[in-house]
Amino acid sequence: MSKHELARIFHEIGTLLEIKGENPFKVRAYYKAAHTVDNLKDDLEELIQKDRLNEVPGFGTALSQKVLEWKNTGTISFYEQLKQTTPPGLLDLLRVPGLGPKKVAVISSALHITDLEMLETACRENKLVNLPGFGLKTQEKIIAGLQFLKEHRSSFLWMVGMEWALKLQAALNAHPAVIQGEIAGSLRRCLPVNNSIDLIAATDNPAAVMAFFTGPDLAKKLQIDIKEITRRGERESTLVLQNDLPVNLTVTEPQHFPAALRYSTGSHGHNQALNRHARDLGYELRPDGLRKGETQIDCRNETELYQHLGLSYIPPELRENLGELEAAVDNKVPKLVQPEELQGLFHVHTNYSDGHCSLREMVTAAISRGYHYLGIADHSQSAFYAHGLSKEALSKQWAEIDQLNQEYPDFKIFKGIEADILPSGDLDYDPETLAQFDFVIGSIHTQFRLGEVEMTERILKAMDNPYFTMLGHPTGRLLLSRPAYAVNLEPIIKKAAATGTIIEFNANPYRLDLDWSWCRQAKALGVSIAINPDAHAVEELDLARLSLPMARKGWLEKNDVFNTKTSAEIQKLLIQ
DNA sequence: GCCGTTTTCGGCCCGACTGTTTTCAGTCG
Repeated sequence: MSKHELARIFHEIGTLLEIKGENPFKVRAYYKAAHTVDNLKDDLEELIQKDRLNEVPGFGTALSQKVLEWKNTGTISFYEQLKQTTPPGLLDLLRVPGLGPKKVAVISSALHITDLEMLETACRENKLVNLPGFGLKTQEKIIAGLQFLKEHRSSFLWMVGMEWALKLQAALNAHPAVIQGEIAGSLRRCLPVNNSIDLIAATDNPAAVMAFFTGPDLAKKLQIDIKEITRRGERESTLVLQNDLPVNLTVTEPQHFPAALRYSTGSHGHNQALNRHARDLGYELRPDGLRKGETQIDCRNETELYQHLGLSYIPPELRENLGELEAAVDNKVPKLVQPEELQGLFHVHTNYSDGHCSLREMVTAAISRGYHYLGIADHSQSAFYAHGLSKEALSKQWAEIDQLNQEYPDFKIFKGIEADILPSGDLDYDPETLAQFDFVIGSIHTQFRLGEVEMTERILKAMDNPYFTMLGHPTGRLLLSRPAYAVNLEPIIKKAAATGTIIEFNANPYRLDLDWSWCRQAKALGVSIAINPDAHAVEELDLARLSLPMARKGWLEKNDVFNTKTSAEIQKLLIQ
């Protein structure tokens, strides 16, 4: 069992206690413990063995005891008790925007509501308006929140889907009857949000592969239960994993594999356009192969398939019927940016603000990952919740950066800040302070509910600030949990092009903001995009490379990406 | 829950906003 599992349990204990109205400081102690465990640098096993749990900040007798119990029995009785006395659906209610533990407690005790469906019914029957502390607006907000959740109920993030898709693919490829197994569908096309995991396998023995997929061995291998099998066919089956991820498997003969892979990768629009293109050339392109008249045309892989149709290879990311076919005809498919082309990273937090790791740790981690520079950007002074940096704290951080720059002469640390764009459109420091940074990322963290015109004006005004280098997470969206704030990106991208402002592609899997579709528009206008990890811990530095496929989807090439530049080039641009 | 002490109990981070109130509680970042 991993420390992440323990962290999850502590977090859930915190939530359950909160709903029960427990002492908020006790609640916070559990949240803090979850956070600590998740980011523990020491080996948890070792701490337990050497009886050193008490040395971990925030761990006293009660929490240490629970860690030991978890280690010895695999669970915590206090946690199990809490779960038994709380309807499981109550935790779902907390996912509704605008509903916190206090309101959930009121709803459940006054109306005996224990899950989302009951909440929706109660809203429809207008039952919430008269509860203490509630009113019409609250009810309307809850209805809107429920609608948002409903729309995303069966959706999952690319990174979550890929984690399981890769495990499933490995399990399939390990089966003796599978010649080749691949991930297809929207995951292969690198869409940020997906609805199913699609796999395809080439085999001479479809029955054996299907039996493996729908039988008990696969679940055992993956160490996850299968919730249900929703479709059981000779060529296609669908199952739902215990974590609610639906998985489709298509099996095909080896000679049909390239065409079938292309077909199940999609998109629907791309496939249709490709079929039309094939027909115009006198071919017939079907899920099971390419034909000319009665003759089946052999293709060993997708590249050959596209070649037969007079097209250069189209990477799956681009298959959205947005001009990729035309580009492939003219041999103008972009040479998409590669993970190893990223030379350094911007938008990195440290424990000066709300990061979990020290400046030195982030720097050495970046060096060990082969990067040549790092742009430190902690939160600015008005971000109290994130321990934003006062001018004094800035001086201290700059001194440490100077020291580290001397210590690592082949590596460059840039002094930056993630400055709040205040509702007025001003940045969060005076010009004298701003002038001392190597770069300034401007981001919105407050007042999300301005109207579109005001919000757009707010950002445009901030971009007028001569020290504004880079726009952070331009729409503020949190995929599957919070919609973007109202903003018109078009004038913002145009302004970025005119002023030479860089726009961030925030690589946090929940953000992926600027969205790929807008990345392409930004590229078209010549705006430089920075692939930023927004890292709050060492391992989050990896997000830049891991999420890069979703930026590639915006047709980005090496030259479109700011942080593919060398350290010397960046220094010239930022410091001069 | 933890922690530190003026050491066994009292404090523990906060500011803005919203919707509900009619002075404040709940939520969020």
